[in-house]
Amino acid sequence: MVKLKNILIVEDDKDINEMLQELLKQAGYDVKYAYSGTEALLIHNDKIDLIILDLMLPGKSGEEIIKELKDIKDVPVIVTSAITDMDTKLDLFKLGANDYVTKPFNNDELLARIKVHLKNNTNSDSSILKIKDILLDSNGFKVSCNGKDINLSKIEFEILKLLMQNCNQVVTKSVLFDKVWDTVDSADENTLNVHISKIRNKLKKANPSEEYIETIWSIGYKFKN
Amino acid sequence: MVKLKNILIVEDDKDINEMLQELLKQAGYDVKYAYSGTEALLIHNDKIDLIILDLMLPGKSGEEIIKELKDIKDVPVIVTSAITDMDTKLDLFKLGANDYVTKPFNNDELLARIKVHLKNNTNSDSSILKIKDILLDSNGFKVSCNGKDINLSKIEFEILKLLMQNCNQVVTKSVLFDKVWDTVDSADENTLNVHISKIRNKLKKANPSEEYIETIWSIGYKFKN
DNA sequence: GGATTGTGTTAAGAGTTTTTTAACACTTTT
DNA sequence: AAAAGTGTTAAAAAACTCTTAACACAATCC
Repeated sequence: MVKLKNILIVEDDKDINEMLQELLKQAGYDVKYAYSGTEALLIHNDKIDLIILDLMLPGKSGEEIIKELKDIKDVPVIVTSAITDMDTKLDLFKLGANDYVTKPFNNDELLARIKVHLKNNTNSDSSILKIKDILLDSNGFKVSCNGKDINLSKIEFEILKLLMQNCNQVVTKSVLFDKVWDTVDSADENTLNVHISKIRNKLKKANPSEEYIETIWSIGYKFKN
Repeated sequence: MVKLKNILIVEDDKDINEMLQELLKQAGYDVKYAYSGTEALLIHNDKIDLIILDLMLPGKSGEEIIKELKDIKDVPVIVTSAITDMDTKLDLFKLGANDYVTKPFNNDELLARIKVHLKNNTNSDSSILKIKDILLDSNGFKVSCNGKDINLSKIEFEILKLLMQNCNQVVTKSVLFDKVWDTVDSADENTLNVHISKIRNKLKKANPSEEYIETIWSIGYKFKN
């Protein structure tokens, strides 16, 4: 089975967004789409190989969005815009844009440019989870919160990963025991409490104003978003 | 010592060619130049990292030249041209052009685009890794730290290379065992510790004031930058 | 050939970090 | 208010790592 490349379209104009969806599907890509930058940031958790980003977005500016997108994961970004101003263009390149296509653009040229940037991107898709201000990199075993790196032990890391993977869902204690502890005789109930406590402490140290892990009485824990 | 990136300028207009030479030298690149496609084919060798190709060349057509250049070595090619015709543009992309900039172009935009395409290419070719004050030459099996040559055994070399290739990311012990030891029955856990210890010693001897390899408990090691 | 040098592995003890346990205070539910 | 569950802390226990030293083996050099 061939894995299709995933392209995320970020475009507020409904007609253009739908046109692009159609164009890229025809060209054999898996397409995701968003109508705003904030929406895009949510979707970007998934496996995205390239982003087509329109500049004229309601809410956040294109500059902010490209910065945050690149922070999460370094995927190629092709900016499309009606703005021909050179300073804008150069700013975006500086922030990490990989290409800049002026609207109205030729569809085939866009496809050609997409191809170029997909080809160059050899990045093995590192599975990075991002919820709130927490970044968890499963491959690199790295966690940061509020921009600060935090050090988690292996068990703490596994617990947080599980909770984040099931964000907004309750992860039962038995699931946690099963997946975190390999041994048959699972650990004491209290052991889990201690680990949760330590994780909360470390997160609180990085960002005191936010609560991440919610206790679901007698059932388990939930990562709040 | 930092190795400069080599850019080959192919442009028949003397003024533009010289202007580009100056621009790119200023930007910190090593510059080679040709006034025709055939001349470019002679110059093009292993050391060229990117080509700026003008379309309006005497003799061979741009299409032919890009094909032959890419045959020699697949380096990124940025086409510059006064031609705005879309079919020409698409043809060139099809033949392997990585970007197409219409003349007259903005110098800073060209530099930005050069940066994009050089960045994408870094993974594959360069056999020399440089992080902090360590230079590791995969071809020559040579390592220097703080200006001093240091002698690593083959296994030590492979370990350090892996860590440097995945700089700032944790390299798990299982990855190390897989990639450093070919045999099915991988070495003892402790064997790895001993090798790491020896590498750390040799690096410390060359530069006592720096820490390079970080231990990630129960997971693996990480080269810190 | 025999000595020398260098490499790779194993073993052992010291050292470090993580995990668990236990105790007690606290919170929620009934 | 009692019962059940949770949070936090400190200390013991377990797991893991680091270093040193010893040994086997291979390559190199008189």
